[in-house]
Order: sequence, then structure tokens, then C-alpha cells
Amino acid sequence: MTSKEVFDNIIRDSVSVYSADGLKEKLLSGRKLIIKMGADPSKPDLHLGHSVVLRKLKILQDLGHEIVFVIGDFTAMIGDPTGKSKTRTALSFEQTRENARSYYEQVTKILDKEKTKITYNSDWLGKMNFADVLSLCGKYTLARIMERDDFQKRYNQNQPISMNELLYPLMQGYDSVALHADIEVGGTDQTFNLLVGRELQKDYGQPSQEVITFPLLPGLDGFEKMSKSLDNYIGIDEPAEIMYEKCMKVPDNLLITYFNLTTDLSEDKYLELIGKDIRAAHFLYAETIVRLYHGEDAIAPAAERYRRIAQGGVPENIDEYDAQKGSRITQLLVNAGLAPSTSEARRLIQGGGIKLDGVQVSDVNEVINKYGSYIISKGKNKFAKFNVK
RNA sequence: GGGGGAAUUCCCGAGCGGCUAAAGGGGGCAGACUGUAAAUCUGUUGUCACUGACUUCGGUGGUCCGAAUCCACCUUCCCCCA
Repeated sequence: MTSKEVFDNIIRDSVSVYSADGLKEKLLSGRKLIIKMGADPSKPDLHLGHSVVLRKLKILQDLGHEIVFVIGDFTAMIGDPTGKSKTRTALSFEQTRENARSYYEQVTKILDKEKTKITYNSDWLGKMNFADVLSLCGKYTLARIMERDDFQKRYNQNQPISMNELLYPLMQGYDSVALHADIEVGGTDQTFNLLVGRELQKDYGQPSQEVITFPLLPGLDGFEKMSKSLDNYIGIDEPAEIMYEKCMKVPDNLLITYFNLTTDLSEDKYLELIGKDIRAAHFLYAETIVRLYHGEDAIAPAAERYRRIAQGGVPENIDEYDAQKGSRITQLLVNAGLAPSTSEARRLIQGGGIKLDGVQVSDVNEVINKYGSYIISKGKNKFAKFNVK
């Protein structure tokens, strides 16, 4: 793609660009641009939601621009700005480096290893003294900070907002100053923070970065945005067969969105199929995603496994556990992680959700009293094999 | 600094001395129906050695035969006044 084509591509697929003229000018200038993207320093589990932005970064990278990830290790030391988790523990230095390594590894499943750079915002934020901080704070006003919708919401609902949280956008914005970023990209939920960077650069006498926001991918539940903690995600690191299975679970009404945001297929390849045979369209989607992250060879085994389970069969390669003769089924369920407690295991049996070698278990006290191998299943697609010796 | 309110199980939220492992909703899990989708209906949702026992209602200590419910102190949050 040429710079012009990339520009058109971005304009088409982004939600907003601030400003489009500025972006066009920078892309056509022929300069090597510094493109920033912020990254959470907690243990990364990148999923298809992240891939939406990463895939655009790849296009920019292919044009020769420099992609810089900012690991927010300094910001993480202070706490969680969303107010959701009060108990998030501060990460140690070693943890942040370890997580960054893992982040880099996942990110380079999409991006070019050589052309991708990782930085840590503690490098500059950690060196600022109180006078520097005051000077930074002086460049912004409370009213402007309070424009951020989650601050506003929490304020109106009488939820606490601590002072350091108010500084979050400033810190993230200052990252752009420190990097001399030309462009910053992120999901639409990041809009406010990204724009603060734009303002701050101006205040520090730099040209303002261009900000591009991309749509958030809805999760498999069809309501929330895709996220690890809500367990509604398809991870880019997951085994092919899990990916395949999850792709089949994408809600029907979101399949177009998923095709659009996470694959390279052109609309004519899937729109008609979705209208005609939604199930076939799901298969196409699953194949496309598995091909993208695991290659052509991974498709057939994953599809085979899926089909077997869909027909009520038991897949190959399920987790195996040793068991003692006389063990209760409830205990085995806990051992295999199919139930978090024996109480839950009992409920599952009472609810008819547990099968032993394909036969529904009806007695919560049922015991395995013969030697051999047994397959216990929970629901339609969770299995564990037990070898009783 | 002064005054007033609040803290309940994953979340929201009822309960205000025994009938309370704690209403109701959301979410989760399982069952039926299906395409391992959605919608709908049903069950379930503290733990365990499970017809019983144990631990839970911000924390500590008390009153009482008995406390999520009453008292004292502490912690955190919100509101109003300054």
C-alpha cells in the first residue's frame, strides 16, 4: 500500500481521527514517523480486540514507520484508574519486565519483530521531581480533566476519585511528549487520554500528535467489550482448537463486525454467505482466524475436533488425571478443575450436567470402584480423563 | 474544623434481635429447545466428612439464652456547612 492508500484505509476503518488533515500531511511527508501505543504492564493476554489496532499498526509499520509501545510501568505502581479493582497490587520491577517480554512476544505475532520497540514510562516519569509535576499539572485545568466521562460519571454518582487518578491522563499524555510521538493509536475508550497527549505536546512546544481511534471489538457475550477478565475473549495466543471453538461462538449478529475488524477478507467474501448460511459463515470465520494465527495446517485438526464434539463425541487429547479406586466423582471433578468446590460438583450432578463415559450421573455420592479409564464430562464441551489404578 | 449518612454473599440491593446461608434483580453455571448463536423456559449460585455441621453481612470488643440486626471504639466512603 502507498501512503495515500494507507490513509484512506485508516479513514475508512477508524472511528475518529484528530485531525485527518494533520494525519494526511504527516503520512505524505515521507518522514519516518513515531507511532505510539500505550500498553498495560499487567500480565498480557492479547486477544482479537487488541488485534484490531495491531493490524492497523502493521500497515503503518510496513510503510517504514516506527512503532513504539509504552509499557505503563510507572502508572501501574500507583493504582488502577478505572476504580474497578481497588486491590490491584503494585508490580515489581522484574514482573513488569517479564510481562513486557510476553507482551512483545504476543504483539509480534502480528507486528514485525525488528521494527517494534518497547519503552517504559518509568524511564521519564520516574525522573520527574515535584516541581516538574507541578509544572505539568499547571498546564491542565480541573474542568478539562473532568471532561473524561468516567470521571464525570463517578463524580455525579458520588463515587470517590482520588487525586492520583486525576493525574493519570496527564501522565499518559506526557508519554507522548517524552517520545515526541507523531501519531498515537488506541481504542475509542482511550480517546480522552490520547487527546490529552495532543494538548500537552503543544504546551511543551512540540507539534501535536495525530490521534486515531479504532472501534472496540465486542466480546463473545455480545454485550461487553472483549476482555480477559470477563472471559469473553479469543486470545491470539490460544491453541488452534480453542480458537476454532470460540470463533463458532461469536454471536450471529456480530459476525459481520468480527469479519470486518479482525480479518483481511473483503466484504463480498462473507456478506452473502452470512445471509445465506450463517453456520457456514461461522466455519469460514473460524478457518480464517486459525489460519491467521496458526497457519493452514492447524485448520483441519481443529475443525475435526470441533465436529466430533458437536456430534456429542469426545475429542482426542483431553487432560488426563490419575485417580484412586473408590474416589467420589465430586472429588474427581474438583481435581480436574471442572468444579471449584465439591459443593459445586454436587450441584452440577444434581442439575444433570455431569456424565461418566457418556452416561448422566444421578447420584452425588457415586464412586468409581473399578480399575480402568473413565471420561467425565461437564456440560457439552468440557472433558477430563481419569486413569484409575 | 463542625454536622449528617453509609459499609450485606461475584455485582446491585432488601433485611433492622430468633422463622436468615440471608428477599429480589443482574451476572455465572447446568438442563430443555437448538446451529456448542440468539431468544425462551427450568434448576442452581458460601464451604465441608451434605437429611447434619461449620464459616459469612467493613474491623475489634461488648450486651443477650440468641446479633447482619442493639451498644462502644476503630477503619473506609459519601453528603452538607466552614
